[in-house]
Amino acid sequence: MSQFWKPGTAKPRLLDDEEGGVLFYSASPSSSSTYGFASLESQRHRLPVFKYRTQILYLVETHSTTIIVGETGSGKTTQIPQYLKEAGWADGGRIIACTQPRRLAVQSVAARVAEEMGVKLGEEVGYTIRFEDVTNSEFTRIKFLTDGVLLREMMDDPLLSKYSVIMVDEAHERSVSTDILLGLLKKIQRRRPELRLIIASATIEAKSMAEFFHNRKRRAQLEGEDNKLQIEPAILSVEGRGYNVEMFYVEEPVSDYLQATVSTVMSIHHKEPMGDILVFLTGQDDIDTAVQMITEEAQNNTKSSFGMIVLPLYSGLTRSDQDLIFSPSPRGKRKVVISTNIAETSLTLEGIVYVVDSGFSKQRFYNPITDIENLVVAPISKASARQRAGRAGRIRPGKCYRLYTEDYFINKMSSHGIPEMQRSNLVSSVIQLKALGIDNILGFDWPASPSPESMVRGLEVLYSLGVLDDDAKLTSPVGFQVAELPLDPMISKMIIESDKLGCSEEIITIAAVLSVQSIWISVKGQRELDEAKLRFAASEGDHVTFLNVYGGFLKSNKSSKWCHKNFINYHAMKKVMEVRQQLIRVSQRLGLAIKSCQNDIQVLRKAVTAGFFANACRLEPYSHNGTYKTLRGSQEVYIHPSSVLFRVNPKWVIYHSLVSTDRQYMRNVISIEPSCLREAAPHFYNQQPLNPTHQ
DNA sequence: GAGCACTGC
Repeated sequence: MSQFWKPGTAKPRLLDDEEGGVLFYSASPSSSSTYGFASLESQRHRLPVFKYRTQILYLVETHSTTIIVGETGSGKTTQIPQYLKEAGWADGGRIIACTQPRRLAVQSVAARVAEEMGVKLGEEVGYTIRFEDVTNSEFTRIKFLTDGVLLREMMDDPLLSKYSVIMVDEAHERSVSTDILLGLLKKIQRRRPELRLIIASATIEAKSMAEFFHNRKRRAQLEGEDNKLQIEPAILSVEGRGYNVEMFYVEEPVSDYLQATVSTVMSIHHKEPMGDILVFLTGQDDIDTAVQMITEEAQNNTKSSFGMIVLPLYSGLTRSDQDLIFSPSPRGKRKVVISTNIAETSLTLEGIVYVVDSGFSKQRFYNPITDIENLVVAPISKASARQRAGRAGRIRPGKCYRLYTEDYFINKMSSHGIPEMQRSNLVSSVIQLKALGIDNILGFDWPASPSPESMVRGLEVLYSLGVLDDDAKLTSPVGFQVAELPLDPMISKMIIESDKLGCSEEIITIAAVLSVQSIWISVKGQRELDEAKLRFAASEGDHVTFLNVYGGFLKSNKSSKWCHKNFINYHAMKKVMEVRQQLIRVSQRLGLAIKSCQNDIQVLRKAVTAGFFANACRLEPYSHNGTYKTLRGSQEVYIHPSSVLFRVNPKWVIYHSLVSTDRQYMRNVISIEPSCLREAAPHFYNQQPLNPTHQ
């Protein structure tokens, strides 16, 4: 126990003290520009909520960009759009747009605003997310949408001309869509000086956001024309209604964070008053282990007068398991939720008073040289740590126990994480920008520029798919069609090719299944799942197996019982149906015919190959353990044991994606004929020997 | 015979 924090000896800290170089803004209609940055020592200027309305309206009136830093519970998300509408920004048919990075947030914020305004959702106030458009083109004045949907809208209306104000919420999360959107909005401002931007961000990112939108060249030019509009972004901070969270740190670094988690939870349980505990760990494995360890400890140890309910939380859980998390704790019981990052932003739990933060999460990293994405356990950022701690202060003052030292937090932890843009494969982003007429991808003004290698790799992949031509322009019609389909470009290419081969009906089903996480239910006893899979298994591989599952699902009349019996995730299948319908709609709009090949496997293989030829692999000659080599990079890879082709090991395969652990595993695999490769991508494979006995 | 942080169009 001694290596961990000791309540009572470790120093408590208030949540507010964490930020260095906090900013303030103090403006009034009479004083024109009196804002700047304050150091930690100087007095903080925060606006109480009641003064908020006039200030925000003043700033939006006088500045082309306003950065707003609102604490949790400040009401910025729901209030600002209403203020803007009252002030006339939605007059004359103009619309106020507000983006969120998540669908659920869009829905709930829109519903709250409609309620506060006393109007029916879908009329004056509406929202748009994928598969769901609850707006009225004539009457909607305030529109909530995901940032991805706004990006899609730009393909038809690049200047977003119907919007007078665009508010980008949760900008500090720096999702790929948010970053692309911010870059494009900065460009739009140049063409539309009257457009107002409001960027809502966490304190820690506000300064860099302001710097990004501060465009000196443009300032000189515009201030000459109209000296009323300030180009330098204003920053406004507003108080929230969250409760203080007291911080505790370990005195010595922790060597085993699972063990530390268990003793911390037990110690809170014995010494602290009632209130639920939320623990942040990295993944399913750690979480299941921790749940087991704590449950065992709790059984051996009855010191406390009340009991504990220990629950895991990660996205792979079924709906009914997740429901347990949200039901209130029974009287006299303390709930302990052991969670992945899902509880950091995506889900909000009520009743949490104590947070235990391991300081780690799983993060995606992309290597443009090998073109492989890896999932790695890595230290979190201060911004994340602060978000995690904030989860303890929602209902009353809370406590946060950090399983790292205070010195580590202050001096070693990075202030914000690496933006997703710099950790991902860029194929989808590059084609999106190309479709919006951004020709110079390498010169694009990104909020955080990805590495040139990643951008070049993205361009290469698109070129090899025939989506970009020699001048790196979108080809017609294939390039434009691929850009229109809301999918990974390799899947889109497969669909477009399927039209020519007359198998689009089947390929669109496969595309829909590939774009949901997994259609199988993950269960502990794997044998039953394997047996269930055998009922659908096709000797050609997983893609054809998906067709069999989908066919069975339709035959059962889309029955949830049938899914349950066959270890198939009913909610995933419902999503497959939705995606499928959308893909059919878009395909028809693009002039593709929806035709069935009556399960002619040979043409299905050709279509898959047309999109995924770059993922072709050959079984090593004389291999006894199923070693494959990728044709492109001679990477050593193996068929994942979850594939129906596991241990079948056909000579030639194409995979959909790679999972990297100690080995590289191919997930979702189909067997092919090598002649298909040269046929599908002569430019790609002409120079390479396809015969294993050659060389 | 092994493993899937989390979003989104």
